[in-house]
Amino acid sequence: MALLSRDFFAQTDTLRVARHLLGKHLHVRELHTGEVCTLRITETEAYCGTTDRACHAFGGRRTARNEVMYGPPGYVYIYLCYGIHHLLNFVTHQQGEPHAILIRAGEPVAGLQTMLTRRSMQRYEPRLAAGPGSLARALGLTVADSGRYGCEPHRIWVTDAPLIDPEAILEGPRVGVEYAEEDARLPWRFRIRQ
DNA sequence: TTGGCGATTGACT
DNA sequence: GTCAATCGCCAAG
Repeated sequence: MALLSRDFFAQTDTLRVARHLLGKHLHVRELHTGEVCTLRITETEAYCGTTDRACHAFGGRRTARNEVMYGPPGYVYIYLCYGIHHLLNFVTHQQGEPHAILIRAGEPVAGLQTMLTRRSMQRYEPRLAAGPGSLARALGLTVADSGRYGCEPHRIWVTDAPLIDPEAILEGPRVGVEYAEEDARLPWRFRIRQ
């Protein structure tokens, strides 16, 4: 299927992009070996710019860490959470509008053995890439990859797949953002119904 | 320069 | 169900 272009991520309705990313294939190449691991995206969350209290760019906050969110769409923003977990996001909307989509979960499509090794697992279990920290670990991604372009088949990219039927998409509040007050309740988390 | 804390996970009761 | 791990970030001093 076709590579998702910058135009896909440049759409200004980040909630729509977050829904449309469900079912797409996320690929990460190990640059030393050339091996590609692929996950089918099953869960996403939208973070919508300077007015979203749960977003790292709330209130226009702009630091070295989140600078990539202010850049053009289609780039990846990866940051370290709780000192342990690396979390993968794709930057959306236009340059200067710091929106992003957190990739929270996926199912293996290719490169299973390598992902199992990275997760210290003997055989496939759903927890392989369920949760954003686990997903990044399975794919071998760290903050060293933050700022990479995510629309060319080099290190990180996404390919198209048929749209998921809206009836099969569950919406709910975002996870772990209780501090965001009223914005914590916004149904900006999207999952494929099992 | 410092201290509180987080878009989480896994181990344990 | 509870809770510790673990460290870079960043607002405040």
